[in-house]
Amino acid sequence: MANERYNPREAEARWQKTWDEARVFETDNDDPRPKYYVLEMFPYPSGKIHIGHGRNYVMGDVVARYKRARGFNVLHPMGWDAFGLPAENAAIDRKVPPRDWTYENIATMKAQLKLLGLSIDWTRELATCDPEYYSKQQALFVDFLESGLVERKTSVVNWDPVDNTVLANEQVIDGCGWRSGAPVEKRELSQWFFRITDYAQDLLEAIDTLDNWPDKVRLMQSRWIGRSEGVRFSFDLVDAEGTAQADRLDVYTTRHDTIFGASFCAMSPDHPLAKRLAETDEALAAFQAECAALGTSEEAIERAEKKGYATGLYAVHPFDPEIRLPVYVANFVLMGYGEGAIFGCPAHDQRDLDFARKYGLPVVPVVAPVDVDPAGFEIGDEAFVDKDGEAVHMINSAFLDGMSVEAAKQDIAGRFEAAGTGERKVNYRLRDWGVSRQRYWGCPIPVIHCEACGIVPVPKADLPVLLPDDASFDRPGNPLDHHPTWKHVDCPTCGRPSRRETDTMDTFVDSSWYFARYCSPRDEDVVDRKAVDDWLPVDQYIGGIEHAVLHLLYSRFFMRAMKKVGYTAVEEPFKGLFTQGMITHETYKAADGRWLFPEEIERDDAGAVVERQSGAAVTVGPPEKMSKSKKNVVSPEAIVETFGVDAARWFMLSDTPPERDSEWTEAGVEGAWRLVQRLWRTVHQVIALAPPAGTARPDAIGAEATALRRTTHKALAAVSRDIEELRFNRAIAHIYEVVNAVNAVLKDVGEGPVSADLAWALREAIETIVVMAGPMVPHLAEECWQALGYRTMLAKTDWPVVEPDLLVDETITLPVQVNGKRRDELIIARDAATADIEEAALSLAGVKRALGEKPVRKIIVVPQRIVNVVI
RNA sequence: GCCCCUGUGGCGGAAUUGGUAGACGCGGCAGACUCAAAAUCUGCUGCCCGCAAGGGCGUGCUGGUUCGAGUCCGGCCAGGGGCACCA
Repeated sequence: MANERYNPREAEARWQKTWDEARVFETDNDDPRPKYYVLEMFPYPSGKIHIGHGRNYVMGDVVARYKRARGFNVLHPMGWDAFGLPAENAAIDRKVPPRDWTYENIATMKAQLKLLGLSIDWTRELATCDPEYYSKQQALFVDFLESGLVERKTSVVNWDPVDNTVLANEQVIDGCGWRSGAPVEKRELSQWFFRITDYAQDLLEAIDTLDNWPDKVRLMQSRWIGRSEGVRFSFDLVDAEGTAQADRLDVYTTRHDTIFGASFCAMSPDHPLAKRLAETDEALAAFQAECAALGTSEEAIERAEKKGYATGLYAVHPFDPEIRLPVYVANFVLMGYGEGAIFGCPAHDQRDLDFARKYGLPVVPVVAPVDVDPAGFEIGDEAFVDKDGEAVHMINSAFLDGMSVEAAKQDIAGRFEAAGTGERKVNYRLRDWGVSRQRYWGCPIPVIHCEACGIVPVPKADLPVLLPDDASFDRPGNPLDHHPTWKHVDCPTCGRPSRRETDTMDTFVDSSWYFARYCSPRDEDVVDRKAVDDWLPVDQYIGGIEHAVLHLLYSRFFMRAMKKVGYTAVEEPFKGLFTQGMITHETYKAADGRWLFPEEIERDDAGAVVERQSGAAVTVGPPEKMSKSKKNVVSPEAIVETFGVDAARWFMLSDTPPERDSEWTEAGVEGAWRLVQRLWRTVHQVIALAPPAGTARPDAIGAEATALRRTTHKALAAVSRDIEELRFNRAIAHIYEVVNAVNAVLKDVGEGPVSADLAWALREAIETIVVMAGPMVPHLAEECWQALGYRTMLAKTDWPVVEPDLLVDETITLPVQVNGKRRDELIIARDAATADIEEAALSLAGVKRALGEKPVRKIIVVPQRIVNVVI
């Protein structure tokens, strides 16, 4: 028996079946035990998964299995983020309907995920493209619309010319579409928006409560929301002759203290006033066209030359009517932020300085270091931006001179408010979330446009608005818009022929509330209020850092919106967040530029990497994120076939801290495979010596047995803490320590007889190892558990209890330093008196040698830590 | 440009948060078993000097605080990430 090898292929399939049949992972909402909700970000069904996709599911699974053993009612569901553009592209390329393509992929990926042995409640599975799901989403949309959380507005939007759709700000990365990578263009369109900005302050403040989130993500969200405190005020305008104009110019600034340093005003090319002026000014119209063409492309931002067009208008300085500031239309002013217009203070803003230098405008410093003569303070190529504290003060600023920047701001803001020409204002960088997408494979927006009634939400009784099955993908644009009949409906209010909204929702809407739907996945309503209130927030959410401001911010908004319309009392969806690193793999490239799969290469006799088939040399690239395009992927099927999934799981969890990227190597899986076999062997060696399962603890336990028990219980405490903190690499190291200790005892014992107490301690140790390894290598652990004589499932077994007495040693080893350098060590009772420790330390050979003839000046004894002799 | 994070053996990484640096794993070397190989087991494995006992050096560089610094503080260097005309 002991020499038999563990056969994962047979055992893994058998245990997966056993768990399924016993329905051990199905979760009951009415279970009275405390709840624990663990969730990994659900996958997009893109085709096949590779082993790199498995890491976060395995991590979540370890937590789920551990929490179950700790007595929690654990919810661990899975579903599919199933709407999205790739399905449409497949329809175009391969003439497969998006639905068929998506469901085939779901079937494939589900089978692959099942190979991983995840403890998932599959009865709660959902797919966002299922009418069962998106009908509820449409109901939510209608609720949001009726309570003012959704609005339709015309604005300049990001247009992806490749995907032919609008993108939200969060989906534009470096001026390019997040999916297509194409430079984004500006277009003015009428779109549906979620009013996320209504919650800007709340979303910002509540970040402080998310103390189980990575600081990095919290910081990214804060900065994305981008609160700034400033002043909005308006300038009177005059023409070149000084004639007053009907228009005024509203601006926003956070540096109102620098108002006396203003030398121009500038407005965005998209500013309403600029547009109106352009109607009678061809040169301005041409300038605007030039700015629009530049767009937000990467190249444009990099060149970033400040350009402006003088409108011929002048702004009257609010505190000195003699000062007239030329008004420009400038390419660097954004319509979407503040008022779409600014005043420029070149001395204290780099952009304004660049602009002023180009157009020969005055540069007057109004803030200067207190220890510098104001008369001699000049600005060179760099704006002077210091503003904090007492080291700088106001100059050249009439009544502000000598004040701190902060005092000057207060003074100016007060004067504006007193005069009624301006007010203090908080601005946010966050924009409303545009959700209209001109695509087919998404959730239809349940709205009807009626010429008489305007915008009419589809009545809930008429939901869902189903996607047509017979859309065609043979020409560019939105297939729903092209469909011969789908969009023609009668107005639900007046009955007149009307037009159905043909835009679908951004797929990020789908993923903004799926975690709430899992709580009552078959409910007739959007959610079951009690179920969401009980289960949410998700206790531990696991996913990639790439969603730091996308999905994770949208979901936070969604919970607040759902609360507003009465579906839940919960505001924050995710109590704990963990962002795991990616699995990487070397890349292999043949001389002709073809990428090669890892199984297509081998090492020749000289150790060089060559193509298996031809023996031709291969260029080995550094480890990169596994991706189909570079072929540096490993399939779960192949790994399961050779090593079993437990070895793969163990390897994924070992060595590298979970938040870091981890390199997949053949050698690494082999190492994990050896551990699997070693554990199996050790279990059988112990069984041969140990008493049967459930044998009572002997009355007398000797020194050797106690030492083993200490190792066991210390590891148990450490592993428990490590799993709670998701530090799986350390948990594994601690498991190895007990395995090594057991093997050391076994070696010691050899063939000879074992005392009853030691045999009992060996069984305790090996059982503890099996239970601790259970969440990581669940199939092997079940198999070992049976071998150890248990007839219950490990998946239903409680976590062992630590005996606190065994965590503290009676005698300890104190390092003894002389002048901070370790010279010897002292083995002494844990609670020895300081005087005894000092005496014993000074008599140590290593200490004496280091002391020589020199007198001892001081001895520092840190109880249970260290002794330092100072000479 | 601004902000954040990370730098520890040949490699992945530990270090009770100021107290024996290198746990645990991989790799390597030597040995046992074997006709042989695989598998497995045992020992060694930061660098330098030394037969040894022992000593010196060592956590990116550099200064500081401390009896004591991988850990705290200042300055610098390198790598990674985020934001990028947000007024």
